Amino acid sequence: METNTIDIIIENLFRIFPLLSKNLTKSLRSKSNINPGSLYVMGVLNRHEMLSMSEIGCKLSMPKPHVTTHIDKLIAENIVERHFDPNDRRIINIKMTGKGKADFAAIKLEISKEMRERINKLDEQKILELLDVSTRLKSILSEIMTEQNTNN
Amino acid sequence: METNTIDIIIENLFRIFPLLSKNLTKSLRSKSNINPGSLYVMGVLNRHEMLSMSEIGCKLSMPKPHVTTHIDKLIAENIVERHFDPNDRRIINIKMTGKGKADFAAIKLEISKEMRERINKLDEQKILELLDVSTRLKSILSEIMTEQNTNN
DNA sequence: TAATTTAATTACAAAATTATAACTATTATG
DNA sequence: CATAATAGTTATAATTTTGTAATTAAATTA
Repeated sequence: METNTIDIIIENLFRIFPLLSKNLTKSLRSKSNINPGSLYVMGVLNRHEMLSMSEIGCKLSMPKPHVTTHIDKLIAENIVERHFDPNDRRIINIKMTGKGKADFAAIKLEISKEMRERINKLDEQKILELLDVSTRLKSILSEIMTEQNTNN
Repeated sequence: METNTIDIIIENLFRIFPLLSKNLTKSLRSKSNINPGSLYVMGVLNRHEMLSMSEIGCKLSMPKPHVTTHIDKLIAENIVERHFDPNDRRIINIKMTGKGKADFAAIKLEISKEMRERINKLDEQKILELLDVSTRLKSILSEIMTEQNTNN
């Protein structure tokens, strides 16, 4: 594969990132009392049912002390809860509560509001194209990024 | 257009964002002495040749005082320079220096290193698919997000 | 020309992110 | 069993991001 192709891909990803960031992160600040970092933790827990503290840190490339900080806040708001592991008492597993799942869905809806409106203005063909390319990009990026990184 | 389609698109974008963030933002910290905010300013200036302080703020949804802060830092490192506008002496235009452009290219190369390696492991067909979908997603998102937001 | 608007800066404070070091408790290893 | 490794917490500090208020200088407008 010639280098040029990958250069263009990287260039595209560098452009896509701020375009998403602008819309998804900014509105979060104003429309929710939760901070971005804790929302990322919610996101990964919403997708995984149950994760240990270390696993959360791995998935988000976040050192363990930060995970503790975020989980403390989320527990205070009854968004997640701790579950002790009977097989290994060092491990603390985290699960979202029903309230947490509902809160997460509501926050996502709220912060995606402006973007939904913008998408809605596109013609139907463009929307279907957007569905297609976003699905496939998500799929490929997920595949690439799955490898675990050993940090903490 | 049924709501469901847009829901899936939003869901995809919500997944793509952290996958990019993880790779593009994290490595920046370790591999450069420049902070993410200032790099975004560099990015927009790299794309636009010349912008006033207000225009930078608009494009990045960043209040003007913050733009000043970032530009001060970038000037201190000889990455950008101020140009006074002969037609309106209130306006200060910013341009990247040669060094700034070179630095930006180097930083991009450095922080995309891991992602390049990951992409390189894909087979040729997947890489071409990635080229295609990233190009088209970039194009659609650019189209959607172009509207100016009046802040500051 | 006086009043208002616009562009940018200065100054300050709060919140969030990031980076570490030191520590406790538990499990695994030699 | 003693030692090392693992999981998580506590504590502290530096950096960065974010949010505003007040100010200066120049251009607009009424």
